[in-house]
Amino acid sequence: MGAFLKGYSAEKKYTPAASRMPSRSPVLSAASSLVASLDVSEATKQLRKEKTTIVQCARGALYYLRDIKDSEAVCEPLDGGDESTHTLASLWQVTGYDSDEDGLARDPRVTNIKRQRTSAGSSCSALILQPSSALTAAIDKEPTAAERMLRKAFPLVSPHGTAHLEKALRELEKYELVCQGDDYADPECLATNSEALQYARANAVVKGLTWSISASLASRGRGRTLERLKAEPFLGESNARKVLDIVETGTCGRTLSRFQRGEAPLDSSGSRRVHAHRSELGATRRMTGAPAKLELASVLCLSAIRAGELVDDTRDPIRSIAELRARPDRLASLGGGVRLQHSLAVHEDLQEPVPADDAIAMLRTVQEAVRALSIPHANGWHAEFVGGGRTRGFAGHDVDLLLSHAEEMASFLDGNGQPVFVINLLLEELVRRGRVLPKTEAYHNKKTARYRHETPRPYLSDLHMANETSKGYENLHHDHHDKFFGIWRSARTSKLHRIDIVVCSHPEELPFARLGWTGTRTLNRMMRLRAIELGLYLGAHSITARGSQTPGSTTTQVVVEARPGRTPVTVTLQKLEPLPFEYVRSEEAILRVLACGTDDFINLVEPTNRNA
DNA sequence: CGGCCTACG
DNA sequence: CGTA
DNA sequence: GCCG
Repeated sequence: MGAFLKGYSAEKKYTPAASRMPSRSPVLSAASSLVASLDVSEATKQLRKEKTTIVQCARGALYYLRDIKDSEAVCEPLDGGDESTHTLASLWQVTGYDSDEDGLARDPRVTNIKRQRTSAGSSCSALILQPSSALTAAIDKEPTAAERMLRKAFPLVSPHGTAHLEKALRELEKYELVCQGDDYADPECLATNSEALQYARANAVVKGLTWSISASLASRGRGRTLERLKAEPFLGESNARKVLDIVETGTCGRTLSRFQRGEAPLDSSGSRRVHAHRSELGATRRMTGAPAKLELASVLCLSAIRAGELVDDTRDPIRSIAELRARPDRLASLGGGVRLQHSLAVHEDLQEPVPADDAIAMLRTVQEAVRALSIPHANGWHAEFVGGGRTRGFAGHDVDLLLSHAEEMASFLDGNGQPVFVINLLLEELVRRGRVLPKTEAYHNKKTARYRHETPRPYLSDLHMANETSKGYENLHHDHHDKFFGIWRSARTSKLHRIDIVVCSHPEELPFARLGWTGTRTLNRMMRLRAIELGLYLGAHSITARGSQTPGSTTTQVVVEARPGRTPVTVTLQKLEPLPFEYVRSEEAILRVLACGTDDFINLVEPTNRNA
């Protein structure tokens, strides 16, 4: 399917990341002139003695020196990746050392180099002396796992043939989620979903790999490939082994194969994981029957918990959608009413991918309808694709739309001082036209902000900022974006499709709404994890100081600009104070804040690199 | 050894 | 408990 | 299970 987003990209035309990389700045040129080129006789001696030699190219990337032939050096990137050849003059020998990690760690030069922030394609050499300041202190740290992840790109199709592996990891994650009861449903027990989290992260790592696992297996064998995987963020012994099992055998006998047969998976010690890790809470969710649970939970309005109860019912188990359809009594006892009944009836239709023509018609119809409403500056409303439509370039089984306006909020006060929500008027119109199914017939889930006009932008008020409670920040509730989750009927084919509409609540929050609603879910979690590391909250509305970054200090320093050649900018925030929107007017700016003012995460500006 | 994303109805 |  |  083609990229139906063409012509609809809202923010700006994206240039390929590579073309935006800073070309050799004066600083970099000066650095390379300080670098002595590779001493061929010395390097050859090291190679002959089978000593490991590290070299660095003029752009700062580090490599193992593998061979010298035809006056060129064959190099393997330290952080994985395919071998490449470099002219000898372009390389500088960092060190020759025995193949033991301690030796590497003890070499002060290498430690220094490793500390350098190396964004893809641009980097500083180890020889550049950074000015000593609080700013560099914050920057001169070992990158965290989340940080390393966000430097990657996550294309829809990885160039290293990992489709089967990705599918297996996704399947494992889904089985874990459906058996354990879905993490978002249980915010008190996030930790108990560690397995699902592991698989989601492993999948993201695989999608972001810059080297081929199968090629590595062929050329270096299992042991060295395992080490390379373990050097990737979030992959340890356990998950690296599972990844290799899947690549080598097509499956993982301990987990995936057993899940697929409806059996409980085995843990690392070989024992059956009969229950999800909830025994300490008295819960007894079983890890058996995963495929049946997955099938039932895929029905709209049927959660993983309900699916689990149906499948695990000892007296009268329901093990498939077909069985549930044949049991109106059990259906009635679920209490879902007409919406669940409708979802079940049209379930197969709703799983079908939305054709590009229909996705575009949905966007056009929504935008035309909102502009035809009798509301202030109706013509300024804009609809764009978010979700999979934006990261993949084509729709999946649903279409996600974001509505925004450059001046207007998502609601306004009428003559009587009552709030009027754009989404309500829009949906009335779309239902009247027969495009959106009404709540009397089908799933039709609408959420509008309750407080927008009572306490406008509560997160900007002093009162709000003072409202810290024992368990997190209860009143960190933002005026949320109005939302609609429902069913669309195609005017062209009369087929039904899931549609999500989000109305950006305030114009300045648009970049946050775009970033959050574009996803992916895993990438959102990575970005939010990164924000936490910086003492910040990242939500769909703003970046806010958590207020506990440094003990004893009530403020949080945020580096919003640290690119070479620009004046560094650091912002000081009070506890729970949002970062002023003037610093975050685009997704790129948000990503830059998460990268401490650098362009380290610039790969992710392109939405099609966000398929994590 | 504590934390694991965040937000809403 | 449900939705993203 | 992995990370800081």
